[in-house]
Amino acid sequence: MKHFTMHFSEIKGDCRFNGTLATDRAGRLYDSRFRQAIRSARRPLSERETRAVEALTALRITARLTRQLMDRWAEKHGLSEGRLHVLFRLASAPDHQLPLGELADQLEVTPRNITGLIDHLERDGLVERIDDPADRRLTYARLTAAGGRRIDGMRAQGLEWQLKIAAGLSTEELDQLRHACLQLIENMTGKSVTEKSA
Amino acid sequence: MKHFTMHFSEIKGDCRFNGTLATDRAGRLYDSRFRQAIRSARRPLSERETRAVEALTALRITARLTRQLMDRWAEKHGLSEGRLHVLFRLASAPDHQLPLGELADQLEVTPRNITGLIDHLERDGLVERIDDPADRRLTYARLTAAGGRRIDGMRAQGLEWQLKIAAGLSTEELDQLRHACLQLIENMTGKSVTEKSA
DNA sequence: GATACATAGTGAAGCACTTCACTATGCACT
DNA sequence: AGTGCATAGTGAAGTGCTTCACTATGTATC
Repeated sequence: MKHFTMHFSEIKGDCRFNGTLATDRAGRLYDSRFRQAIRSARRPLSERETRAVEALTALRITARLTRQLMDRWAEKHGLSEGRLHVLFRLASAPDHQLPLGELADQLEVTPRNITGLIDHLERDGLVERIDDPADRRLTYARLTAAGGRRIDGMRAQGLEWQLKIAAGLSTEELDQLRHACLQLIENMTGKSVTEKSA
Repeated sequence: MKHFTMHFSEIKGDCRFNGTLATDRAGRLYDSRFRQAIRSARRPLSERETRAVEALTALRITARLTRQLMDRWAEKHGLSEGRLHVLFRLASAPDHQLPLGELADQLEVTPRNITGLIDHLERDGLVERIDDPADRRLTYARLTAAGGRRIDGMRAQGLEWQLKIAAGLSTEELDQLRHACLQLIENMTGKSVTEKSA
């Protein structure tokens, strides 16, 4: 059993943040060092610009940290980020399997690359290739029992950690965060709302 | 002049998002496909868990997209992510220079690595090495005029893009986003507030 | 059956970064 | 002067990923 207990504190160890946290009058956190730097810049920013830059900078730092965290986490479980994504994708696919091409497409990875990822995962016994008898051009990648166990353990642990990371935020604040992120995604991708009021 | 105008739409081109955006009763965006997947999972999540996971998943996707964006952006300007960070760091340092060791420390990069980054930047004429006559063990990396110009152009463009990406969010929402991100950072790093009410 | 297309796999090269083990120089302290 | 520490640089290997150009197999179309 490879899933020895791993504690969050263990992995957050070398997550560093260079700014200086402070609380503003509204009770919200801000980075006082960064705000100072913005204020003393040659070209001072407008109010709107300041808000946007502060928010997006905080977001970028958060992004970097979560990425580091996930990277180390995957590594501790013998996975790279790409292989982890493959596993997660397969875990949420019907029958835990997908044709390689479709997998590549969903993961936004070149076909050349998916071969290598699956090769590696197959070597590790987490995934197996299955031929499609109906269309013999197709090869499915399917989670093995071991792969399923691995991903289940990681999901449980991931859930636990996410709760710890989200500590201190009300459910209201979490909803706001979700909304803001999705709005940013909408702006970045050009994709827009297709459904309403569910 | 290398800074030919580059449009946001040009680079956001291949930013994809696999989910399905929808608006909930509170007027907030959510990913209906993802919510569906959570609901039909074998082990259903509690309300709190659902909120946390939805928010952090949206955050991760945002993180991935911004990263892609920055990567491509840096590349278009002939930089890697690491070299871009070096340049930004130097730009905000006094006299646009820093000892290599300190630079490595602030960027959380090994000393071995900083050598290569500076080598490359020096080859490109964006940074130069300066010996410290006072302590001849020290070498400073200093932004050249060309480097300064490059980074100034990128800053202007970065500001412009950030405003576009933040479109549709009120300043209130941006402040909430900043707060939430910093709270997450606090939880991930263990660093806590040192100043108050500024 | 010939042709065109789709799917998967291969080999080789390159990039950015990491780690490890090592050298060379210079400061500082005794 | 000698010892120890700090700073920077080097070489070599490895990882994860990307791209390009190519082969092999199988399906579909005419």
